[in-house]
Amino acid sequence: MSRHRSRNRERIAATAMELIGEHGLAHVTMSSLAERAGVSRATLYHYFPDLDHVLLAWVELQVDRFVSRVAQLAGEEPDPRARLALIIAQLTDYFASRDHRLGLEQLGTLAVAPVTARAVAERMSPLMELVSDCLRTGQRMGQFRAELDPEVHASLILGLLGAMRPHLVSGRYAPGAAARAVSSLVLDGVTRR
Amino acid sequence: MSRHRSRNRERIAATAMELIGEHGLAHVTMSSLAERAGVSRATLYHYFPDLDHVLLAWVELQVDRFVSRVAQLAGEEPDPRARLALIIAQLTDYFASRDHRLGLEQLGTLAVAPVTARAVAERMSPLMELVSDCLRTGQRMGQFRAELDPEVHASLILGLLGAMRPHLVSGRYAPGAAARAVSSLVLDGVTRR
DNA sequence: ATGCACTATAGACACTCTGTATACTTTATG
DNA sequence: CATAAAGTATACAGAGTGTCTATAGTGCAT
Repeated sequence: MSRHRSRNRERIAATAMELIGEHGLAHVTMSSLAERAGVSRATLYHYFPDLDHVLLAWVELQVDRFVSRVAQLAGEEPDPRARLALIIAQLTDYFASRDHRLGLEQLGTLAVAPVTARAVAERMSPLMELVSDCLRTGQRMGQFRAELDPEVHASLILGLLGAMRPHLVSGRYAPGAAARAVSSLVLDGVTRR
Repeated sequence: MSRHRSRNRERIAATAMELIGEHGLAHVTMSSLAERAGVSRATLYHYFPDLDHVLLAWVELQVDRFVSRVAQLAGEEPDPRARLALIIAQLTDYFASRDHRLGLEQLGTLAVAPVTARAVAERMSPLMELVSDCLRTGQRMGQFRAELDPEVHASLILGLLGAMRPHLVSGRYAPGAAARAVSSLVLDGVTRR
C-alpha cells in the first residue's frame, strides 16, 4: 500500500471521528464523511467499502499504536512482577488520557459494530500475550501460583482493567490510584503463598 | 401501559432477535421486522420509534429478569462472604446458559448502540448495589479490608466476571470452575489480613 | 344496539443513503 | 512526455426511513 494512500486513509478515518464527536454515530454517513473530508463520494468508496471499515481502520490504528508502545516498554523490564505492574499502569494511564476519552470512548464500549469489536479483540491479543507471558515466567520462577491458567488469568486481569475504565474516564479515580488498586488485587491473587 | 401493549412489545422484540440470529444485525430493518412479526410497518412505528429501541426493550427485559432473580436469591443469604460467592456463581451460570448465548451474546458486547449500552449499564446497577452492599456489610463486620472503596471494587468484581464471559460462552471453561476462580481471587483480595 | 374511543392497517409521500457504473480530468513517475 | 494510476462529477436504481391520511376492526359503557 502506497504511503499516500495510507496517509489518506488515516485522514479520512480521523475526519469520521470528528463527525461522530459532533453529531453522533447515527448521523455519520458515507455521504457526509466524503463531503467533510473534501473528497468525492466515489473516491471515498475507493478507500473503504463502508462506514464500518472506516471506523475499523481508526480503531486499529489507535490500538496498534498503544499496544506496540506498551510492548516496547515491557520488553525492557525483566522481572515479571514489575512487568505486570508496568502494563497495568500503562493501561490505567491510557484510559485516563485525553486521547482515549476523545477516541475509543466515543465509540460506545469499543463495540460499534460486531466487526469492529472482533477486530479490536484481535489487535489487543498481543497485550494478552504480554500479560500471560508475565504469568508464565512468574510461575516458572516460582513467584506465582502454579495452578493458575495463564490464558484465563490474563483475560481476567485485562477485564479488571476494563472495569476500571469508566472510573478513569470520568475522572473520579486517578490513574495512579487505579493502578495501585488493580496491581495489589492482581499481585495478591497470583502470588504464591 | 396496557397488558396487551406490553405483550406485543415483547413479541416484537423477540422476533427482532430471531431475525438478527438469522441474518445478522445489519440486515434487520424496521420493514423486515414488521413483515416477520406479522404487523404493518405503521403499527410497528406505533410501538417503537426505531430499531435501537426494539433491541433496547429486549435487552432491558432480559437484564431485569436476571437481576431480579439474583436479588431475590441474594436476599436470603445473610453472610456477606457467602452472598458474594452466590452472586458470582449466578453470573457465571448465566453466562454459560443457553439463554445468554442466544441472546445478549448475539448483540456483540451488549453494546449495539450507545443507547443500549447505557441502558444496560443502568439496569445492571441494582446488581452493582448488591455487590457493594456485600462489601460494605463485610467491612462493617470486620471481615473485609476497611480501605477498599466498595463502589469501585464492586465494578471491579463485575468487570472480572465480564472478562470471564467469553470463556464461559465458548464453553472452554465450566461455570463452576469459573465461579471458584473468580470467588477465590475476589475473596482473597477483599479479606482482611 | 348504538356510539365512542382506541388500535391497527394499507398505501402513499418525500426524503436520504447506498452501492455501482461510466466517462472525464488530474497527477505522478518511469 | 506518455501512460498508468488516482481522483472526480454525475447519474442511476434500489432500499429504507419516518410521517401522514383515510379506512377498518374491536371492545366497552351507556
